[in-house]
Amino acid sequence: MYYELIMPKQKKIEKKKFVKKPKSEKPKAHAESGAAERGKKSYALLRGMHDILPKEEKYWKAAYHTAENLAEHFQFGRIESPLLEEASMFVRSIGKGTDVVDKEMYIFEDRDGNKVALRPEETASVVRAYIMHGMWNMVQPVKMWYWGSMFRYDRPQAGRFRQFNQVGFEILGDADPVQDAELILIAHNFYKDLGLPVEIHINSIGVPEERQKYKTALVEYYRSKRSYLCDDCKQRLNKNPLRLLDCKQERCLPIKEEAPQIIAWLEEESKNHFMKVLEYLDELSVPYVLKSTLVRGLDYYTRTVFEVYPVMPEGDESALGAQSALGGGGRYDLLVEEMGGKSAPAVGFSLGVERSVSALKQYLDAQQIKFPTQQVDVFLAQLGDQARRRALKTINELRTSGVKVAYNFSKNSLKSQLETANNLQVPYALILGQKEVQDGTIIIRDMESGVQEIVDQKKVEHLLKKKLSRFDVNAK
RNA sequence: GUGGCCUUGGUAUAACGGUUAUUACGUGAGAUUGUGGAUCUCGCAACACGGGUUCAACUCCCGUAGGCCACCCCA
Repeated sequence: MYYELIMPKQKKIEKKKFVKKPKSEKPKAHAESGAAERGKKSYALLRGMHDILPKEEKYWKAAYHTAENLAEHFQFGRIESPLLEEASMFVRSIGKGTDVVDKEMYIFEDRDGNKVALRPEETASVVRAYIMHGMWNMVQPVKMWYWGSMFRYDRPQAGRFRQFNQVGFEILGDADPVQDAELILIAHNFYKDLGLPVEIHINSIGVPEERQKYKTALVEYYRSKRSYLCDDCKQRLNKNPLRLLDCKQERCLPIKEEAPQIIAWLEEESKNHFMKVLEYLDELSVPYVLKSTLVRGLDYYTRTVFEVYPVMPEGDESALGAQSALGGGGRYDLLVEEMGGKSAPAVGFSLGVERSVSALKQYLDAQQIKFPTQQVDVFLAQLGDQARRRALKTINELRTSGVKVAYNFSKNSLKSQLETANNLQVPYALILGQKEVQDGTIIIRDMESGVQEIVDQKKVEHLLKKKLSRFDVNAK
């Protein structure tokens, strides 16, 4: 009998004999089914990598179009920079000692032994391009936007990947606070247009001299409370004092509240700049929240810094968990010079696309709003060989005239084809069978009412468009 | 980089140290071979990988990989 083969003893012997025991040893009804049985390795993704599947497309498309649209309205030109650049460029721009550089960069040697890195962010590249292509000779400011993948060798978590996408806007060559405000407006509009309510957190971290003085004061203050601090904060006190401000430990909270605020250390000029930014935002009715504890992780920021957070409905925790910031940015007046260019002020921001999409989905779910799906205009069902040949032609003709046609040539019965049409929720179906091919006609079926009419194939295109346009108007 | 939880068809799940691993969604075929949304029938499809304990492991133990969560940090 068959199962005798798997009697214990037998199995044990086989196991010892073959170190790599084939899985199919267990008699299975369909031994040829899984990848392992087929003797092929199946692959898993590298840690922190993810596919963005077709079902996500509508959100991604919407996000991209929204950004593109804003870029057009505010006259930003799209820049696409390489994914791979000299590693030292990022070290210089983002700063040694920052986590992004010290522990999160994908850095390796290419075949010539050059140290290269996958970009962890794109601002550095934009600045590099600005310098390299002599853009200071253009009319200032130069406004650029980008959309693309960034890489950080970080421990993955909800809302955090090793390869992720950012959309960013940068304005180079203008120090006016109105530019800061314009950018914040764009960030705000991006979410407004997408349909996700957000909150802008804003602060000013001054220029390096001011920041240095503030740091000293902050350290002095925290030193006096050292024994009450959490372990992390004790570390931060020496390593990165500004980060003391975003400690979430309960024991540090009261200390944090009493801590000196950076605003008080700003000189006249920085203070004015900040006030102006806020005034413009008021003028533009962009709501914002002042956060005296907001500092950012990259070294190059000066003065204005801001972050964007989703506003979820009451009682709904953000699905992004602790990674709730959708994006952020700020002014970086010294970076161009730091990177070897002629000194030029600049301001910019970047938003996480994955985080934005996931927050948007969560928000829509909570509000029970359905995101519009890509609509197909009509489904073409065919019956028989001749009809199928004719159908291909018809599909192409309709496509040329701008009608979106769905079809399924791998299904032959009219029944299952109409079923597919139904699932796609198309308003109309075209039916093309042997008889119709012969007569030079085609059936138009109204999927809602089930009413059908037989029309001349030559008139289909015109008739269909007429029906569809009426449908469009009705929908609005 | 540190710590905790986790891994069963494409998705969501059930169960058990021992015959053929449950169910739903999905998907395919069909229920008078030219008409969808309902119902029914029959298919498809999984124990992450490797090692150990055991007569016997999907189940217990260890390792690896991956996921999730928190910290760190950030988009």
